[in-house]
Amino acid sequence: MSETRPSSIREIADRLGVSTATVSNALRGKGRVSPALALQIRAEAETLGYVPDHAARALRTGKSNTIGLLVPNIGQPLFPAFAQAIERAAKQRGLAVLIGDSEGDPAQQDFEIRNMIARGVDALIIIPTRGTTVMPKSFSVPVAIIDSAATAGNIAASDHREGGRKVARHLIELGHDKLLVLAGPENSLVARERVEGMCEIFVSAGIQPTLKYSDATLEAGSVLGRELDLGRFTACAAAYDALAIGFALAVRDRGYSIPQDISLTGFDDLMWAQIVSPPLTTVRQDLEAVAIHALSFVTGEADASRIFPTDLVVRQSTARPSAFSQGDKNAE
Amino acid sequence: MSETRPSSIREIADRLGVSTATVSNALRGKGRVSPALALQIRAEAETLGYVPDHAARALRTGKSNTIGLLVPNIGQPLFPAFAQAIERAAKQRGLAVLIGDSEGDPAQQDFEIRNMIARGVDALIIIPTRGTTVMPKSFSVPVAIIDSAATAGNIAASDHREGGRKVARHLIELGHDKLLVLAGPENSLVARERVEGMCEIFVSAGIQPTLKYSDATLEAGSVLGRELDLGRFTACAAAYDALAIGFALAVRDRGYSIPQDISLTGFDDLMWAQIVSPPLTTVRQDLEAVAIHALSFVTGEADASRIFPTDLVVRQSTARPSAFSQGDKNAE
DNA sequence: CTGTTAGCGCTTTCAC
DNA sequence: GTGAAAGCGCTAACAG
Repeated sequence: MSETRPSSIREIADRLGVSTATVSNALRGKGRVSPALALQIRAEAETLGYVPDHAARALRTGKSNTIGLLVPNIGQPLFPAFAQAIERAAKQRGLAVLIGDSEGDPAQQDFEIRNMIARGVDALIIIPTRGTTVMPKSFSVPVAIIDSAATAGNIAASDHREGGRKVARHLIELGHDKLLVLAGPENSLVARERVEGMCEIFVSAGIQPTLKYSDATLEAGSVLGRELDLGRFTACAAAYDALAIGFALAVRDRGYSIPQDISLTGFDDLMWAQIVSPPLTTVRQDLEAVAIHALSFVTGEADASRIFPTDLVVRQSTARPSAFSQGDKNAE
Repeated sequence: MSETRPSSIREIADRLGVSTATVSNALRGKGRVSPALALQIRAEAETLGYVPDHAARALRTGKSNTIGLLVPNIGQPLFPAFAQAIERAAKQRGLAVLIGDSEGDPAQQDFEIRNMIARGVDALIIIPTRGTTVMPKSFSVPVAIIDSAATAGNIAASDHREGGRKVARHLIELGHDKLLVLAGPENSLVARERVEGMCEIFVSAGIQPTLKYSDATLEAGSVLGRELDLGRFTACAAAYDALAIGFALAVRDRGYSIPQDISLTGFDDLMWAQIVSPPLTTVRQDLEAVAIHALSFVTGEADASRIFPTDLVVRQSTARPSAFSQGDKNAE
């Protein structure tokens, strides 16, 4: 049932009366081996069910053909999509992926980085946990940071700022002028870029939005939706879908409706955005492109940092402000 | 900036004029080394920033301290939660996790299994992709299958059947008697167990539910919700949350309301279940427990297959059937 | 207690 | 074209 010891290159060599070097060459098509012999060797390898020993090869060559992927929290939406894209791209290049989860903890992130390097990964792709800075230069393997354009050493990211601008333009075109911005965590560079993009447009349209900082969670969104004076706003732009959805839930409980009483936008286009009611207007990132570029960078196929465009996805949570909805009615 | 060659056990040995064996012993606290020397060695290792070479150790000991985790589709909800639980448990044991995604494709699943074994994982945890059977005995490393109690070789699973029973009892207690069951894919053992559990209770209450098979997706649920003759049912029990939510969306578009016109239940307790309106009554699995048991099994800490209980989570999508809602009104 | 000696399975000069 | 030999860095026997 279970094999004894898996057969080695030596076994093949002995059975064919050749040297291990020749077998190695034949199997990898590297050094010069006569076609006839090579064929014979490959056949023998086949029948023996030979599988190269990964550890031995790694020890000898110094390459493990393994990359490390470090995410802040694989349980949170969005990160699995990244992981999948990276895994797929890695597999295609014959690389395996060692996964690490920082669980939002900078200390664990540190530990994981060290651990993965110690395990001999050839490269590291890191999505830094909020509020941390990773210096790629300080490691002995290539490291790609996926975060925001503003992050030091960032290699691949979506254009969060432009995404924010798109949201803001959309809202302004609809005629909104009393803006609430759910800005997310103050220490998140991604959130900051999104918010700055929004504010840039709002301000240049003569609007001074109200900013509220909080965690990027459903719960935080609910708290804000429950406590804020909604009459003061015609629209709310959130830096995260989760925040927007939490907000929507709370606001609905208070008897307000979206988008009639207040328009709402999110950011990320999670699966959730499509199933809440009303479906959420939000911004979609091209995670696949970001993932592939990060991987290409660490494998040396690409050599520059890149920022990828985002798309505004307009759904039913945004509409023109209704003239008679709230206290002030300067709209229209 | 970047290191030259990382320092080896030999370097420490030379600098201290001892043998590599002694250094190895001291560093791992294994063989007998005088406390004083051990201390000195550890200090030197520290200042040199010594990190053991993983490949060399793996080659020598035949253990990589790495396990492989193979999931059907990491992009789908639920699997990330598993992955996180397993990663956490693995880390705690000093194991790293190599992740593989079958992308729902049996051929890729096969490939991944082989690949991971070739890469020298010490064990494999596999959540089989729908419609496939994995024979743990046929591999050279310990393998834990996470699927359903009915799966050959299953090592850890939730009690899907009992979960199905809980849903059915809940619906019957509320007074429902015209049942629609969204049964999910016919070739899924998990779905089958859930549905069988439901039917068991329904039938013994004298009710013959209507079964509809489909993919386990939101879209499939929507299609069913759009096409079925809803007047014939007082309640709908879905084998997956995604199915239930898709169904809810379609049904709402047709002007029916949940739970007034029809009660609805899901299965899995995805994050979604809490944010749809109305929040979904569903069944929650203890993924953490399942994950830990699977890992314990492959590490030899546990030696038997185990099935874990599930919880019915009652929310607002289920209620007593209203007497005047549909065509027939035998309820109450 | 500590050192010597063998390799683990593979790749890589370097001879032949 | 092919083979011999030398390790990669580590650990496990076995001596001393």
